Amino acid sequence: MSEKTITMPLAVNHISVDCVVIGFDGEKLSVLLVKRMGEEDGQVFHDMKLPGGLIYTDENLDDAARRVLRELTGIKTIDLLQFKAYGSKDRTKDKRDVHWLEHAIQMHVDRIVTIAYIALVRISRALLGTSGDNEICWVPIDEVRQLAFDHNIILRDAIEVVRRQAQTDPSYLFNLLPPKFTILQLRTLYERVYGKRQDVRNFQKKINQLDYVIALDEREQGVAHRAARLYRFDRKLFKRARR
Amino acid sequence: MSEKTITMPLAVNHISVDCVVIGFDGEKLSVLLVKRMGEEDGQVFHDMKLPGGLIYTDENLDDAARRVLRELTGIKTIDLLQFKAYGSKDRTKDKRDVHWLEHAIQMHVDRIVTIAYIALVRISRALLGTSGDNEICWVPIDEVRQLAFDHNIILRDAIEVVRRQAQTDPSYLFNLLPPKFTILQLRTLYERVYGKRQDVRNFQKKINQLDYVIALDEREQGVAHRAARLYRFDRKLFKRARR
DNA sequence: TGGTGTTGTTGTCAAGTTTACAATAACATT
DNA sequence: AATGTTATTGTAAACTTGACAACAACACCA
Repeated sequence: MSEKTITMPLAVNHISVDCVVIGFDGEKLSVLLVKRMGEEDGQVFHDMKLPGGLIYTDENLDDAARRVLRELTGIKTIDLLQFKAYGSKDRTKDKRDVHWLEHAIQMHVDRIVTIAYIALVRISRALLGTSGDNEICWVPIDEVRQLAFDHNIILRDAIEVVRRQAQTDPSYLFNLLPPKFTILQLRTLYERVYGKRQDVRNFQKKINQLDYVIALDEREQGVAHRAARLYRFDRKLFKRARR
Repeated sequence: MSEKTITMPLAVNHISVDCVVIGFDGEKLSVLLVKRMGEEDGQVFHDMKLPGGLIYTDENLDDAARRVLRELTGIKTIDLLQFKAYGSKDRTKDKRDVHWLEHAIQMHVDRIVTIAYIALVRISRALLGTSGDNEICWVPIDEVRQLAFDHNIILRDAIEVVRRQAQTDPSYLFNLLPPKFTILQLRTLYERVYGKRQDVRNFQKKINQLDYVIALDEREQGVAHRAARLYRFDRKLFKRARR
């Protein structure tokens, strides 16, 4: 019942998911990209794309995004935020994209509608390496060049959504930090996301009055100056405080 | 090139758009629904669904949503907000929905992924009547009963998105009001959207200091008490003030 | 060991924003 | 002219935001 043989004229639309995986190294925001190699007019070309893939027959959208990420990075439990569907005909106006895709999935493609997801991850968790034929790597978001399909647009939209989401959900950005972090790391993260300087004293004050950001009795190790105190984010306290 | 004859085992996924059209009558928020009539096990049944339809082969998602609305209501220029894609397998767990759909589109259906849109309209603009076989009508949002597919979930999510959108874009809710409106109408709208009382004096003060909400030299007509002043929303001034 | 360099940590005040609260004005109806 | 109903307006306290600079800690080096 879930498969059927059909014979009819039909636009060949496909449904895929693409994941904008954002990481933070204490200094810059980066995005996880897949290196793509293709051939067009006898020329080999290399470029990059967002990790993504077609959904399976029996798979929910969210599950497909989760699977794509797991296959690429090994990351299992992750907060995925579905933020937009892209279905413009223009998506496949670059022949290289269409040919690459048809080669990859062995089917004719007229259009592909993709559902885009955001995942914020601790940068250490994303296990790099090759997945199938494709190498993946972190690229600082302001060093991203031309991507396949409309992935530059998707990335731009995603960053805007992260900004908005961080405003309505103060816990969101903690997904980018390690379990123990300094106020400087947190402050730098805010500055990168909002694109403007945060006053040192006011920022510290603001964090100190959040009871779900807990000061630890530990300090940074191995720095050539006064070591900063470490903090942790307590998700249970956060959820309780939301009520 | 945009059509091709294929013969292969294939899950029959379709892509549709559904529109959550919200209106406000000065008192309550309502949503535009389509009456659906179907037959199952020899029994005729009536229920309601969100307006929606399959996308055409050469049609962008946004254009499809716009077309569906125009066909149903006659509304042409409208701000459509795409807010979520729904693709769970559970969407088609009710056999009545599947059979109704297969009868409507004359194709087998395994799953249907739908892209959901929100439109806020002035309630007077939505031209009611029948569209094809289907009658459409406004239903107050807290009187909505069981809808087809997962449309109750889509509606719930949409209202949440309207709330969030109104917070980040102060011009958003003016789409629901007539060109001339009273402060009471505006205040009632805020109370319905946010679900809590707004203080009369503070609300008036807040509105008075928005230079894009302009007091007119006109008053309400035909009320059996002191007539309230009319205001209008100036979109150009709003856009200028945003900078 | 004392000095230097680098980053961490902390408080106060002014300005602006939000909240709470009630008396009077306008006007149609009787 | 009295009544009923809704419209309109101000002030003070609480709270939040933003600007601003001195001292503390500690590794490193001379």
